[in-house]
Amino acid sequence: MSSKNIGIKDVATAAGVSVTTVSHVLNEVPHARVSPETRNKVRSAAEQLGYGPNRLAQALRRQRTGILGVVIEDVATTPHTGRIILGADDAAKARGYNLMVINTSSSASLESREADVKALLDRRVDGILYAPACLRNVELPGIAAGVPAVLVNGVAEGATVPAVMPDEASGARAAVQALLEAGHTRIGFVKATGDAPSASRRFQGFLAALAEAGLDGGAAPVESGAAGVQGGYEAGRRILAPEDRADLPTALFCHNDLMAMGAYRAAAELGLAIPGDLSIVGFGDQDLIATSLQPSLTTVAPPYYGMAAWAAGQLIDAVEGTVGPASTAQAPTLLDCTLVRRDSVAVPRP
Amino acid sequence: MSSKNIGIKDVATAAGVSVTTVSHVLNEVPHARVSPETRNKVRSAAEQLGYGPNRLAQALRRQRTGILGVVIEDVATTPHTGRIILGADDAAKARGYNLMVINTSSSASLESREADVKALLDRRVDGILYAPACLRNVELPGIAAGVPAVLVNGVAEGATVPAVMPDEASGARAAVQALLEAGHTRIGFVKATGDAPSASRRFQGFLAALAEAGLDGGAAPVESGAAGVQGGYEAGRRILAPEDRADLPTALFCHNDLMAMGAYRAAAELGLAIPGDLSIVGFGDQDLIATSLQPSLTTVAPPYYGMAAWAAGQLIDAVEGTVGPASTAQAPTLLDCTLVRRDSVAVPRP
DNA sequence: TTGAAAGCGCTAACAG
DNA sequence: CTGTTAGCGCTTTCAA
Repeated sequence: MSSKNIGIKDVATAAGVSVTTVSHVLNEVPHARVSPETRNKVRSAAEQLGYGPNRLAQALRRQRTGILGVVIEDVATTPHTGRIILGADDAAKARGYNLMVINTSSSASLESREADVKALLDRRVDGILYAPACLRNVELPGIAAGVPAVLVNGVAEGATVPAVMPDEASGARAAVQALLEAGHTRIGFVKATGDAPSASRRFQGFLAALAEAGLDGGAAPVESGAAGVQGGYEAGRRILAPEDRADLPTALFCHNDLMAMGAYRAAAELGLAIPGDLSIVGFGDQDLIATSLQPSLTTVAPPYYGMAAWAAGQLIDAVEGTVGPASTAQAPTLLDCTLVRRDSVAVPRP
Repeated sequence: MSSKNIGIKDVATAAGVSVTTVSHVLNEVPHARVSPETRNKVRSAAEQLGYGPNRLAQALRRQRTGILGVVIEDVATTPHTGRIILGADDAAKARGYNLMVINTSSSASLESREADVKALLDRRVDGILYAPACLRNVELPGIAAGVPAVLVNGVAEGATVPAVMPDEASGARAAVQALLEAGHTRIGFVKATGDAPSASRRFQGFLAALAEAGLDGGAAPVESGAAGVQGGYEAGRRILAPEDRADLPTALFCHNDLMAMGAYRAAAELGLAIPGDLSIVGFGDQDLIATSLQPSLTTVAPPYYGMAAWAAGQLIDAVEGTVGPASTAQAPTLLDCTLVRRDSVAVPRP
């Protein structure tokens, strides 16, 4: 149906006007004064011919492609790439842009990642959205070449590029607050070992929420494990089977959904029903996991969609000059996580 | 580092030759006879200036963009999009192509999906890879406009477009064979309700494998449930708690990983250890699920990566005229599934 | 063996 | 109010 061979020229002759006029009306050029009749003639001619602009030629002429490059590390193994692409695509589409997506390997050499970026640059993308595999400090391939770039879910080494990240501390706080609101006062934390920033940010949020409620965070049961199902199971067992059963927490906040899954198993083995005997909140909103668990898991959802949409918006603003270099904020922008309430939280047993 | 403002012209003056010559050597034009010295001059000049071709201008001139359009239905909620993008990207990159990815909604009107395709067509993509949300009969938006298209993991209504699909029957057969090899003879099937083609194809594979082994498929315990965790649980309970305990199967093949997850729970409740008392094989290889279960789940992996790579290759072949319209095969191409062996299968108790 | 020149389809001065 | 024209950066006849 669309375009194929008819160009602006064909529309022009069909409408009996010049190409200029066609270009003017089709692009709604501000200062071009064209009579309404002519406008209609052009419009209907274009319609009838099924004209679609050749975005390639447009881009060449305007020095702007309307394409955003999206570099995704390990696209196949990162569970949230879909949400990032969707967020970026929605934001892009809304402003007439499209996405050129390219995979890159987080483990590959910097040169190889540089080549991936170069491919995008040769295509003259208007901006680049870089999505690291995990929230970490990225050694960013030289995006020098004058196109704006934004980092989604990570920070750049040396903060050379604006970045968006989830506000994990506030997300963790929201999770704990939900537990507090349900009436829990003895809340345990299943922590991830290692010094990943995420681990401590979520823990800080946990402590902050407790402190705000006038509870002693220092007394809360906290155990660590590897950031997976097994680690969650082990940490969960340690918390749930203490020397003194009276100390048993009535709720657990887990570093991530996988660890929450492990905690479920620990609880099951110890004869604790969820949420009857024990409420659990996770972090990450890996839907497959969260909705498959029984009961389904209440968890904190990082704003992948929102971060990507924000990033795409920033890029477009920068391209279109809507905003100056002020956007090159030094500190990463933090976006709120949202608590997804499912069935793993209930009021504690009296 | 890359390109920016230097064009072929700059390289030409720097090398003291004409643009024609530069174009000839940089593109390694077959019939162009250029002296080796000139070649070197050009090459080094290009290198020094950090020249990169403007793919836009190239495309306009050559009438070929080197871009493959990838339309993905519900990109955010389809667990395998990552693998599809990776497969297509690897295949594309290998031949100098890139991917323009656009999300579309499987539930939206045909017009809205048509608009998404049109955006790609306006960009003059060389081919379109369409990936439906699930393996179903797709009402494909008119891709008439002369660009080749391939359907990945679905079939087109009226078979207007070549398609690739997983060979589910053979995948199911491989799963059951693994169970047979381990020594199982009483194998149950956890089926998905509904008349989805997948459900019956996997069931057919199950029966075929049994028949090949000389076993009576008709006598095998088969129960159905909704294609999720709960359905798997319910069907699992029915199979595992029969009137006559002697009939208990020693292994279960499940329609998908989610149902397998439900079967795990059913087994646990009935005091059956996996894989000691009961072996289980799933289908789908949703890594988050399969690797998170305890024990990790042996499952059949559909060739998402391979299908996308195959599709991209087909498109490029078609574009480059390597292949005639012969590729417009009527029957969908079937690609083998692979069995991913993990820890949920063992030899049966004697 | 190399170069001049004509476009690919479109936009944006600049004239009328 | 509308039309002429010169490119955007590159490829590709055709001539030298």
